[in-house]
Amino acid sequence: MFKPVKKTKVYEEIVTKVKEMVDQGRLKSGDQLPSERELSEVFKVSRSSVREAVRSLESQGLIESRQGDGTYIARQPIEDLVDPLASVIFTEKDGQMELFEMRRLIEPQLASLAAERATPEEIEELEEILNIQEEKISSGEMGTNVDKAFHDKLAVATKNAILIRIMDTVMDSLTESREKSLQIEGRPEKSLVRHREILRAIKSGDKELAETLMREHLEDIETGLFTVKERRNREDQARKGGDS
Amino acid sequence: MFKPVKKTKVYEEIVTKVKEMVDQGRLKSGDQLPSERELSEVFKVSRSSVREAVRSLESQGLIESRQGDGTYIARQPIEDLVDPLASVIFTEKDGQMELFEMRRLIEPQLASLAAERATPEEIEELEEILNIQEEKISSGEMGTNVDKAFHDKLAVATKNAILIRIMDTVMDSLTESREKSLQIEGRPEKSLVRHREILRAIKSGDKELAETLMREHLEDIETGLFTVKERRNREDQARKGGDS
DNA sequence: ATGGCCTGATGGTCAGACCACTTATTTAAA
DNA sequence: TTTAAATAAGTGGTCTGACCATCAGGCCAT
Repeated sequence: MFKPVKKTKVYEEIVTKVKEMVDQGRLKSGDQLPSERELSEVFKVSRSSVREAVRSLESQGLIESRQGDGTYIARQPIEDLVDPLASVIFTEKDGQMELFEMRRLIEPQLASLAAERATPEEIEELEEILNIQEEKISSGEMGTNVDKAFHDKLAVATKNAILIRIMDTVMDSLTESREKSLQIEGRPEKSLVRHREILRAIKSGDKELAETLMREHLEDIETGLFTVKERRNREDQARKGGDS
Repeated sequence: MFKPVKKTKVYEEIVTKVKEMVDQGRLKSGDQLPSERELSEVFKVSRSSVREAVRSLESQGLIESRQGDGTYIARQPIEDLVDPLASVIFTEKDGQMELFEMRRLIEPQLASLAAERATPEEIEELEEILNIQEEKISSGEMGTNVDKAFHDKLAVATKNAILIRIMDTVMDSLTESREKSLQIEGRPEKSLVRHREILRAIKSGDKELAETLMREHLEDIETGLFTVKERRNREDQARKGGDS
């Protein structure tokens, strides 16, 4: 049986269009959608169809209707924590440094938690990731994505959804910095060695060691990234104007 | 004015009723539902409302509509995997616990940073906040808002916009838990004492001490919040299903 | 049996109307 | 001037009744 023909239902098309708008960023979290009447006019469909689309999106948790008020793009709980970050990062110069500082705060603790909670399966996955990293390096690549994968997987091992989400965003936002860092002579190899050490500590359940190693690892990276001068400047500025 | 509170929307009622029927076994997997016209007659509602209910159930994957044929209960109602995670997390107790865990990770480090960077003005503000807290407690209040103010101000002292933002959101999300915690006999006083100690450490620039004191402070709070049993349960669950 | 063609029931869509609620503005009262 | 009540406009929520598109099943001529 060939199954050609499109039997796209009208309300499904609307659902798709709204989702696209959200993906494209034309509609952000918390934004108000046009009224049902407007939408029915714009899309040249009946209000009933618009409503069915709304019901569908609503039960998918993407939007939220309030009688007498309007329909809004739902605010994803975790997004509330993460989105503000993204905006800060791209608008401000200090963003990268602040982000990295945050990473320095969180990630050693995160490694510690991972040492406590990682399952054998997860440890296996981590080892696999490091093997891939080794291959990449051998073939001359830097393996930035693999680097991200390792740190992300570490977050997953904590079983804390919030930490996972935050680390994912932070690592995304730091892609530039990571590339910059890994371009330094000998860094990719050094990075792999560090990862191996950390994983060994996690494997043996040594929380303190995992924490310490991760801290040193991040300090290594940071040293390559920001010069001492940049850091001092930043701290001096901070000391002057400290409120909003 | 008394309000009988009948906010339930018609289509939601229908969704509920259908779900009940499925739960009760009156509708099995694969069964055909009554036609939309029938349902609208039985429930004494318009067909539009029935349709909206159908759309909702459909996008939840519980039913399946085929034009010209009918509407059927979907097979394999495996609903445990996709949605619940992200959406429910923050309302459930697990969410609060994860949030608090994050606080436990970040805030000691944050106190350490504050000890390093807090300006004299900020320390003064912190002292002022604690004085207000003392007044509140003396007059029998718990001072939940003051508690938040202290921790927020600590974040401000780090001069890191991202940390400030995150702490603000986290503390907002944890309002409930904080109130619950401060209702415990003697907690408000104990909390004030801890805050004073922490502030003293910050004032003297003792990073390690500030970090340690904050850690202990949070452990105190947590002990009152979650029972050991709850924590064990969570960790056990996490150990079972650890991927996506 | 096979294929095509009615027929009836079902879901899909539409237009227009009215209700219930929220919000902001205006108006009246203090 | 400040505050509270009344109003108006806009929104989602519901209803009615109609028509279209599709499918399942029965019917009949092949």
